[in-house]
Amino acid sequence: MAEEVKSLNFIEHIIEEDLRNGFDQNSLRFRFPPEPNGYLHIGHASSICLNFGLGLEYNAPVNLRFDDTNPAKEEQEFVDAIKKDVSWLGFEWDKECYASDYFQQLYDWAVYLIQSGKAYVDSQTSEEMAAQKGTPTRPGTDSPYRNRSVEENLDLFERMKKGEFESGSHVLRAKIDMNSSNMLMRDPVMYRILHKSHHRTGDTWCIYPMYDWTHGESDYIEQISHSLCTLEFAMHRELYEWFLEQVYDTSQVKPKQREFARRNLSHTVVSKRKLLRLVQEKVVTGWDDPRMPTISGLRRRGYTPESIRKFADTIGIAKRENLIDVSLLEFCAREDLNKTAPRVMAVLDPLKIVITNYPEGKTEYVTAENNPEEENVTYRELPFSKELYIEREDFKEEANRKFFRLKLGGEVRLKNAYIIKAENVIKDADGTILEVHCTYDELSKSGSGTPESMRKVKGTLHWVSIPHAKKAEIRVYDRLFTEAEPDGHEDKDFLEFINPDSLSIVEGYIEPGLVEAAAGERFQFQRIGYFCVDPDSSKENPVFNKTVGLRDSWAKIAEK
RNA sequence: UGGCCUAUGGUGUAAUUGGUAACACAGCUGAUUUUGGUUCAGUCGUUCAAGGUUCGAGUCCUUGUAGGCCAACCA
Repeated sequence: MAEEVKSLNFIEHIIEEDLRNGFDQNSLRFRFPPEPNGYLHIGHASSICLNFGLGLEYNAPVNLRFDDTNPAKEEQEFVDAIKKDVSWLGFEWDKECYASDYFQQLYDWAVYLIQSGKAYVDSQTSEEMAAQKGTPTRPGTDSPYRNRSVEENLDLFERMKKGEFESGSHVLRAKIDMNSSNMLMRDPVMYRILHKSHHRTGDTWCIYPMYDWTHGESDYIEQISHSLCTLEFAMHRELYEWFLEQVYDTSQVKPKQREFARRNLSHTVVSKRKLLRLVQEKVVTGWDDPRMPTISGLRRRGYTPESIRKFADTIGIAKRENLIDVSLLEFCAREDLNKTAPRVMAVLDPLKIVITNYPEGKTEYVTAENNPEEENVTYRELPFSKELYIEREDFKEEANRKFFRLKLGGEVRLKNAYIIKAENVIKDADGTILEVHCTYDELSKSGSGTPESMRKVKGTLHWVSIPHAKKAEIRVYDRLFTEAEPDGHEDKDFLEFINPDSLSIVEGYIEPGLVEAAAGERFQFQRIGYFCVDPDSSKENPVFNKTVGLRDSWAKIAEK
């Protein structure tokens, strides 16, 4: 077999070039740096797969680092959820790190910067500083405090740390260049006073370092070789490097920041802020609502880690804007589930069938394949009887030749059982069909080997036996938004495009063995789609979530 | 009156670094099928524009055009 030439993404090209230029492969090290202020979503999954994938590819360690520099927003709850999600995706981190572990080192370095005349305490309001900042096309002006003496700065900064000042009264700023074309270089804030206790450091600190000051130095402390982030940080790179330059020791690895485009998924939103709104405004039931593009939502929906990793791998990584069609994600789910999900029968919209020539009160068992994709196919027994449910849409009194299902006078195979023929219908006063009376061919039983059992009939239907079937709550999910890019309208709020039919709850009937299934177990309801047992489920009240429907070429024909 | 980034089929991503533009999804045909599933075969369709360098340009140069990002004591 010819070895497939693996194409590299632009990050891998950069790493390969570094290696060619003499960078030691053993010094390669990556990190995934979430802020614990929300739940991880499919966009993060892409970043996780990138960083941990690189670790696997180059046999390099990958740290999980919580960027926890803002106690106003961050909580332990999110730390726990993030760890769970990363593990569930199937990745192992080398070290579990926290930016807050570096607060002392960061403080010491800040003191060093003050001593070197590279940082100063500013005592203006944020409004005053904003006014001096200028605009992208107009340079800024110096703060009146810019030239405080080193001694005064040191004294003030220490007193900031000791808690002598109110929140917001002073900040520590890097002294760089108020005329820079890069706004971030116009004396960025390094520390702010925040009298707020931190989920890990408690009340030890009341000054907290800003992202730019923290991130690069944390990468340096951990000796991260390649620090990958999203495109909006591209302008931060110059500052990242400036900060690094102040403390860098040439015997150490100097981390390199590179930026990639965040992945956007159609028919949803991928932004923590917007997802938070969906939760707060109760559009969904929580962060793990199966309609959410969060990792926890996808998990509850029935997506497998494999399918998400495959998806991330397939969409790749680049620098241009993108909107990935959700149908690709759905394809990845089906591809994986097709191989692994046991086939079962469930009827979501029941229509009663009575087999008039079948003995009253008789129960017999038919044999069903668990999964035709299995290497060694296994089987189970299913009860069959005179009265059955089939799917309402599988019967029509009259239909054309393209309708391969049951119609009056027509024959159809009941999956794993007999061939039946529809003889007449019973309707109520409104004309709604209550029952379809059929006859069956006793010799046509599946697997019996008779010539009758080998007969080809055009359609095969799934069914359940009414006396044996169990009721189940089936939560049928659809796309959360009707628009491909709900947040792509400048004049309209994304919530205007919520799909009113994103969830419909139906009472269906499942084959009896299914009540034993445990939360998280995934199945294919034959001819319908993939479903998974919800955590709300119990043996008495089974609950299934629809992950994704089967490909439905009939729906396309029916449309025409 | 700025700076940075990006432009390849409908979508996403590649192209051995200047040498036949390909892979996946989506779409469309057909075959197989006791799931209108799966599988298999086939098919449609691509380098933002204009110049330039070169035997040869998606790739290099110039000039445009379009889109994104940058003025939080957020990350």
